[in-house]
Amino acid sequence: MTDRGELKTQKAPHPASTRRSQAAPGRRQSNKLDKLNRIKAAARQLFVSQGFDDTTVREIATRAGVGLGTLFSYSLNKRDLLFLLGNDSLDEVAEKAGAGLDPKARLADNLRGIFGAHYAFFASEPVLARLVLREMTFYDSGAQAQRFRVIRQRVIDHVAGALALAIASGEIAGREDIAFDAWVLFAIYQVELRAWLAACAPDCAPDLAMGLQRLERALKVCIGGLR
Amino acid sequence: MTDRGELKTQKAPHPASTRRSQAAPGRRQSNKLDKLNRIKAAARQLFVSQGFDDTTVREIATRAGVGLGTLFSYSLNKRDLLFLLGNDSLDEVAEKAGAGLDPKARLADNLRGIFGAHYAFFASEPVLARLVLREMTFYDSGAQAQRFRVIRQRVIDHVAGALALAIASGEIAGREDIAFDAWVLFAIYQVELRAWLAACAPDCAPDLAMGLQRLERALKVCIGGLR
DNA sequence: GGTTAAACTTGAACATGTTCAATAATGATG
DNA sequence: CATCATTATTGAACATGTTCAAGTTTAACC
Repeated sequence: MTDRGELKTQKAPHPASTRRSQAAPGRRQSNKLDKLNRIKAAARQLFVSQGFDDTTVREIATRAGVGLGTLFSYSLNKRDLLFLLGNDSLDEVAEKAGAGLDPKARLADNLRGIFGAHYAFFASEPVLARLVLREMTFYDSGAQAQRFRVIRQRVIDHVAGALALAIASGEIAGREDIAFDAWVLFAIYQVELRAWLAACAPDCAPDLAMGLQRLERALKVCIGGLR
Repeated sequence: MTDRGELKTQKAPHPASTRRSQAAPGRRQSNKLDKLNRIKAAARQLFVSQGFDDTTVREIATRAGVGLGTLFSYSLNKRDLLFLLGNDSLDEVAEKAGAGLDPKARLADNLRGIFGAHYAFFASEPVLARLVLREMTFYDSGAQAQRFRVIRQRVIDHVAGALALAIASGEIAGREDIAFDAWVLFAIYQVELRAWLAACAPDCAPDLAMGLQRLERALKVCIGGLR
């Protein structure tokens, strides 16, 4: 199992002889896109309805209408397939969360905006969310794991942005290392999020308001300090 | 795979007819203990030398000198076997960490004592530590997962103890909910620990001093507050 | 010792993620 | 269109975690 985290095929259309290689959709490309979408849809439905462990790759392949082996030329392995779904959603959420920063808002409200967007997503797709969070926290190989790290860093940058705004508005004092402070706040968010999702049974929807309230309280401990 | 998290056998010696059931070692019990120890030793050696994924349960069984099926009457599954090893160590470490609390020490030093003991353990067995941390953070079923949660709570209680001492000595102001503050500090520890262990290649020993320094800095952000 | 029931052990059988050699589809070139 | 090289698809074969019905060992009781 010397997994080097790469997909085998996936080459650029053609190295030499690029006569009309500009915008020809081509049967090949559109077929591939179609298959990828079918695979994603099938995986999503099955993961959500049966859970990650109880869904077999054979089921996914059948429902997507592709051969078993084909799955593994679209994703490195079963877990990476889950990441693919999760990243698509997280990407959107992170984008939205960052766009909502308001220079006139208070720090706590901007943080609530960033983390709240994520909480809302996790609440709206609790099953998938739990799966993604569980599987993603530790596995670092594969294209999707890499993509996940990039998205996460963007969220941390948004937190740093919120801190910068709070400093600019005079709400908090100038800090030595905003990026580090953002990292600490993000750490609290991560652990709170996990605890929130783990708090209720695997298939019940978590209580968004209650979760956010607890998170806010935890963040305030850090913002206010213990002294 | 309707895993209910229980071992099948494992009954009390004998419900009825307890004539001399007080202190007879009995072939049965000592055999079982012996086997458990052989299994633990085999698993530890193999996990450390080859990693978790690349060690097969068949290898473990062979090296322990038991049948394949026997493994699964000593631990629910492969992962639980890893937890068994990890918990044995973590239990000791948590005990030691809690005993080191010093009423006359400053908060930062008491926290360094608690978390430092853990960092030292993770540094001394980096391979096993990484595995345990990776696998344990999310899996909640099985006897060992339960035991892990108990140990973790004990560590959080120690942090709360350190906070109580700091309040008693006047270092920090009285707080509304010490247990919650402890939880926040522990959250920072958790994320820092993971980042520290992930920072270097899978088989290199992490730098203890550097990790602790970063953790201390993160904790200080929270203790001091951002204002 | 002999009998019996409970507890323990075992590996063949099973389920499922993953690989890979063979096959088919595609599209560039003549 | 015919040919050919490249790329995509496929499922049989493999590897390995887990189960379980059958066999073995233990020890309580006579």
